[in-house]
Amino acid sequence: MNEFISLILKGMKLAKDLEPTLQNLATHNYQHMLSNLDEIIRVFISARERLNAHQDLPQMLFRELQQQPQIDPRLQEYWLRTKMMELQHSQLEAERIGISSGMENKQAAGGTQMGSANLAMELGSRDVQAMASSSTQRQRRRKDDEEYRTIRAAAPRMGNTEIPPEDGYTWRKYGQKEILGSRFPRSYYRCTHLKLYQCPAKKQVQRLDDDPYTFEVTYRGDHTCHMSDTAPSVPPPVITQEVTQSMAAQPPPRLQFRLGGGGSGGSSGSGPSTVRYGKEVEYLVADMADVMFNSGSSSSNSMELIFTSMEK
DNA sequence: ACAATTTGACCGGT
DNA sequence: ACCGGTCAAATTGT
Repeated sequence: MNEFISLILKGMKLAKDLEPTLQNLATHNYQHMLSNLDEIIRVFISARERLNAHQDLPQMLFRELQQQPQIDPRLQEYWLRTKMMELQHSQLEAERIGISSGMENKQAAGGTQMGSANLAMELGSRDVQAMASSSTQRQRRRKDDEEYRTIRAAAPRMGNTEIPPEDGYTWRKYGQKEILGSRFPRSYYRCTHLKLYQCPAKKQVQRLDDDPYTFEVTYRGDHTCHMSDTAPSVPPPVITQEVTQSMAAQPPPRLQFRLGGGGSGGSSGSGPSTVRYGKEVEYLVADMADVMFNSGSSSSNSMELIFTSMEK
C-alpha cells in the first residue's frame, strides 16, 4: 500500500509542478510538455495497476494476452496497460451513462485509437511499423525458456536525469556492464524485496544507441511481492473453506517468508540473534498491521488536503 | 548504523 | 577465450 500511495503522491506532485507552466503555455515548448504528461500518465497507470492487483482483472487480461500470440513480446506490457485503460474508461462511461451498449462501443473504439497513438509515440514509428508488419510469433526466446519481456520507454527528457522511467516497482541495482556493440552500458536491477519474499523479478535497462532518450527495459521473472492490499490477500492462519476454494479457483500471488535460517530460539525477547534482514522486517510488519487493521490513512481525501500536505 | 550504488572479480555458457 | 550476468567488497548516501 505504501508504494501505491507514494505513486499517487508522486503523480500529483508532477501534476502540481505542471501548474505554473499553464499560465504562459506559449513559452513552454511542446516536447517538454508532452514528456511531462507522459511521465504523469505512467505514474498513475502504475498506481492503478497496484490497486487492481488484488482483483482478477490482471489475470483476465493476462489470459487474453496469451490467446493473442501475434502480439510482439516487446509490446505486451503496453498492450496490457492500454487495455486496462480502455476497460476502466468504458467502466466509468457505463456507470455514468447507464449501460447503453452501442454508445459504449464507440467510446471503447475511441479509447483504442488513443491507446495506439500513445504507443506509437513511445515506441517511435519505425518500430511500430516493423512490429505491425511482422507477425512473427516468438513469444519466448533465449534458452531455458525463461520469459523475457522487453518494452521501450521514453526517458524523462527534462533537464534532469538519465534514470530509468518509473514502473511502479522498487528496484535495486546490482550490476552494470558494457555491452559489446552498444555505446551505453546495461544496468541490472532486481526487486528490492528479494530478501523478504522470494521475489525473483529482475530487469535490465539500456539506452538505445541511436536514441539516447529511449530506454529498452527487459523484465525477467514475475513479482511475488504484491503485499500491498486490502484484507483478502493475506490470509489469517486459520483458513475457512470458502477462502480455500476461492484461492484454489484463482491462486493469488503468494507471500513466502523464510525468516531466520534455523529457527533457533525464541525471538520474543528481542534477541539480537536474527539480524539477517535489517529494517525490512519492520516495514513488513508495519505493512501487515496496516493491512489487517487498516490503520493510518485518514478518510478525508480532498485534493487540497493532499496537495498542501505535500508542500515542503 | 543502515541502505543503496558502484565496480572489478568471478563464473557459466557458447 | 570471450561475453554477458551476478556477486560482493568498497564506497557513497540518508
